Amino acid sequence: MTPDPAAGSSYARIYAVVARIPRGRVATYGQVAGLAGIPGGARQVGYALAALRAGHRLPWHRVVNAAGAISLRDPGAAEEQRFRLEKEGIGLGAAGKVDLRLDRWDGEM
DNA sequence: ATCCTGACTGTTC
DNA sequence: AGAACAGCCAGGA
Repeated sequence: MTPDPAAGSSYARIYAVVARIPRGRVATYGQVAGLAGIPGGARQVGYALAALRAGHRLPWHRVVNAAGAISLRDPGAAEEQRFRLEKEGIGLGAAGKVDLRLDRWDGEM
């Protein structure tokens, strides 16, 4: 039974949540998973984002891991994400980590 | 239908 | 504080 008939696939829900992340704010994979209706599906979020193709308009760069750091496998993409975050006013610490206490999206607009 | 892989997370040593 | 282990879900071959 589909828990959410409005969604064609889990990816759609994940993308929808990511698209809802306000500019200048970040969310963790687990957080996005929870909002997407997939608690514990943090991996799924990352997997869904990894499946993104060129031409998408999702602020994927606003999604970081529980440590507030970029968890991308591709160092090039990670660098780009960091650049985009700084561009939005999200300062990354010397360790390249976001201060979730301040920039974490509360799940609301 | 089965197996493998993967942008993760929380707990424990 | 850093590293290791197990649990978790979904899609592709």
